[in-house]
Amino acid sequence: MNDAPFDDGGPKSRRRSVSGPTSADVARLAGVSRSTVSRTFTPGASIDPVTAARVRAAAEELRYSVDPLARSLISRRSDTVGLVMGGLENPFYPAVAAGFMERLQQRDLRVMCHVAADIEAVADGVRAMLRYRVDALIVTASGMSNAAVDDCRRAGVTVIFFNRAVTLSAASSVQTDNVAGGRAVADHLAACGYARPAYVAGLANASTNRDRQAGFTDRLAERRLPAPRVESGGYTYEGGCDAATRLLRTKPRPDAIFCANDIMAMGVLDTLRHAHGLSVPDDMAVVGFDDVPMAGWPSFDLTTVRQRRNRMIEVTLDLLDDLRGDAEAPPVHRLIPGRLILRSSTRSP
Amino acid sequence: MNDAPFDDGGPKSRRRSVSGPTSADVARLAGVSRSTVSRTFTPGASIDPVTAARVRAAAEELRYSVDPLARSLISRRSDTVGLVMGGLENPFYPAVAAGFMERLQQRDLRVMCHVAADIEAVADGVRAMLRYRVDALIVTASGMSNAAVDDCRRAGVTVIFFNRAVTLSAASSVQTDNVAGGRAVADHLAACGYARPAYVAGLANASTNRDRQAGFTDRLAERRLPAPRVESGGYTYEGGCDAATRLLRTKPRPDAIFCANDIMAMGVLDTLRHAHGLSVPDDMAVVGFDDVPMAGWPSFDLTTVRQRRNRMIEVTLDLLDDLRGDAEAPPVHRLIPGRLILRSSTRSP
DNA sequence: GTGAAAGCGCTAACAT
DNA sequence: ATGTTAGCGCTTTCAC
Repeated sequence: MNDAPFDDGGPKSRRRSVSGPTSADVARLAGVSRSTVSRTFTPGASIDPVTAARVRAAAEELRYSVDPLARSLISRRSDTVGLVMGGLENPFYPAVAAGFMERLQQRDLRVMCHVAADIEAVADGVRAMLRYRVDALIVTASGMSNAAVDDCRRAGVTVIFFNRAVTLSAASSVQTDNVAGGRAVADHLAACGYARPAYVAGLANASTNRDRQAGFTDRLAERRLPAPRVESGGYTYEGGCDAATRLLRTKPRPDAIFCANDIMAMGVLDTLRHAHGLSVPDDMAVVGFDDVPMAGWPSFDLTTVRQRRNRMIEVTLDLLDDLRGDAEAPPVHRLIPGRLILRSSTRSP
Repeated sequence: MNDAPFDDGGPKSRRRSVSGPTSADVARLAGVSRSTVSRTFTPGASIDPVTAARVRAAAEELRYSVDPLARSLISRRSDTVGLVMGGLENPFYPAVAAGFMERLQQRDLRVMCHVAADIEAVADGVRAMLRYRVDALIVTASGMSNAAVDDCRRAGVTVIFFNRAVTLSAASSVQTDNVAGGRAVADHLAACGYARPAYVAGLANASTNRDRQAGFTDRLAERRLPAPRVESGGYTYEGGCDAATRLLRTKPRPDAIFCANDIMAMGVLDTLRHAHGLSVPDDMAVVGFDDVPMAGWPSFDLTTVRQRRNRMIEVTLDLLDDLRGDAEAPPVHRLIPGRLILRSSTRSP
C-alpha cells in the first residue's frame, strides 16, 4: 500500500467538496495542458489523434467527465432542451413527451420540462428555462406570447412549436395538416350519407381546434351540406359529455358529430350510448382526432384522424438540428398529413 | 439623449455576448459590493433591509436576475429536481408527472425529466442528471440499481422512490399501501360471493405488482378461498387482453379477475365483453388498481383501488424539503392508504 | 496542434 | 452587516 501519511492536503486544500476529478487532474495524468483536455472533449476541435487517445485513456482511468455546468457558463450552451407542455390529460401528449425524451436522451441531451395551463404560465416557464440556458425550446402548449418568443430569439434560442400554428412570430412549427384532416372527415361523413353535421370544439384559441373546424366547415359547404352546429368541449372528456347532451337537444338533431380530439369523442360516445341509449353509428356517427391507442379499443372503436406522432417528432428534431444555435435563421413550417382511420363509430360509405 | 460617442468599450471590452446584466452591474448601480448583491438574492443571508431594498431596485431597473448556472458552479446546488419515469403509457403516471411539475414550478424549482424503460437506462439517466447537479431525484421508474443509489448519496443527492419499495438501499420512498389494497379487493370479492379468483399480474419485478398480489393472495387464503390463478399482463392493455383469453381457457373458469392496474383491467373487460360476449359482473367480476379517470367512464365503470395521487405527491415533496441537502439523513418510508372504489364491474355484496 | 493566460458570473471564506 | 479575495471547472483568445 502506498501510504501518504502526512497528506493533509497542504495549505490550499480547502477540503474540496465531493465532486469528481477535473480537467486539471486529467491534464496532469496525461501530461498535457488543460486546453488540450478540453479540446479532446470538444467535438470539432483540431487535435492530434494520438494525444487525444492518451487524454481519453487518462480520463477513463480517473473516471472523469466534463462538468456540464462549468462548460455552459462559458460556452453559453447547455446540451439541454426545454419542453413546454400545456397539460398531460389528453394521452396524445404524454406519448409525444415520452417520444421527445427518448430521442433527446439518445442524442445525449437533457430535457427540462414545464407544464403551463395558460399563456402567462408559459411565458414564466420559458423565461425560467432561458436563465438555465436551454439550447432550444419545444412548445406543445397551446399559446405563447410574441414577447416570450422574442426573449428566446434575443437569447439565441430556437423555438419550435409542436402542433401549434405560429402567426407573425419568429418561431418554427411542425404540425399535422389539421385543415386537411377536417376536410377528410367532412368528405367521409358526406360519403356515408350523414346530412346534419355537428362539431364539438376544443379550446377556442387553439390553432388545432380552429384549423380542424375550418377544414370541416369549408368542406361541408363545398359539398352543399349545412354548416355544422358547434358546441364547445374544451378538449376534455367531461366537456365532450356535456356537448353531446346539448347537441341532443337541438332541432334538427344532428346525425354526425366530429370532435376536435379523441377524448371528447369518447365522452360523446359514452353519453350517447349510456346516458341516452342511442346506437352509434346507426343513430349517430362520432368521429375523433388524434388516434390515441384507446380509440382502437373495442369499447370505442372510433373513426378518427391519425396524427403521425413519431414522424412529427422526427421532423421536429431534424429541424432542431438544423436550427440550433442559429437564431437568425428564418422560421420553417412543416405540415404533416394525417390519415383518416375508419372504424365502427361511422357507417360504411 | 446621453451619447457616449467614444465608448467602444475600452481595452477589456471583448464584446460581451448577448447575456444580460451581471451582479457587478447591479452592485455598481446600487453602490454596494458584489457580495452584497449576492446576499440580497440568497434566502437566509443576513443583510440590512434598506440596503437590500436598494439592491432590489437596482436589479429591477437593470432587469437583472441571478445566473443559476454560475451560482450552481460554486454553490453545488441547482434548484433543479430530477424526475425519472418508467413510461407514460399508464395514464396514472402522466398525471403524477404533471402534479410534480406544477408543484415544483410553484417552488421555483426546475424539473429535469428522463424516461427509462429498464434498470440500465435508469442508471444512465440518473448519472447524467447527477452531472447536472440536480438537488434531488424523484424516481417513479420501477427499478434502480443500488449502485446508482450509491452514486446519488456520494453526490449528496437525496432520492425518493415514488410507488416503489426500496430494499436495503439508502433511498426513501412514498407509496400506496399496495398490500392493504390487495387485501381489500380479496375481502370485497369474497363478500360478493365470488369463489374462483384470478390475478392478472403487472411486471414481475415491480414491487407494486408483488405487493398487490401478496395482499390479495394472503387475504384469500385467510378467508379459505382458493389461491388465485395468475396470468401476466405486463401492465399493458394488450397484456390484459391476452391474459383474459388465457384465463377463459382454464378449468375451472375463474369468476373474478383482479388486475394489478386499471389499464389491464380495461383490456380484460373489453376482451370478456367484446371478444367473448360475456357479461360483467354477472359472468365475471373485474377489479383494477389506480382509479385513473377512465375507470369511472360508463364504458368501464370499474371497481378499483384508488391511489391518493395528490396526497402522495404532497408527502413526497414534504419529504424532499426535509431531506434535501442532507444525504446522511436516514431514509424515510411512507405508506399512503388506498381506497376501494365500488362500481359496476363487481356485484354488490 | 498546443500551451499560457484570462475570465464566464457567481458565492464562500475571511476579515473588518 | 459589509467588503475583499479567491476560485468553482471550464473554454477561449492569443501566441507560438
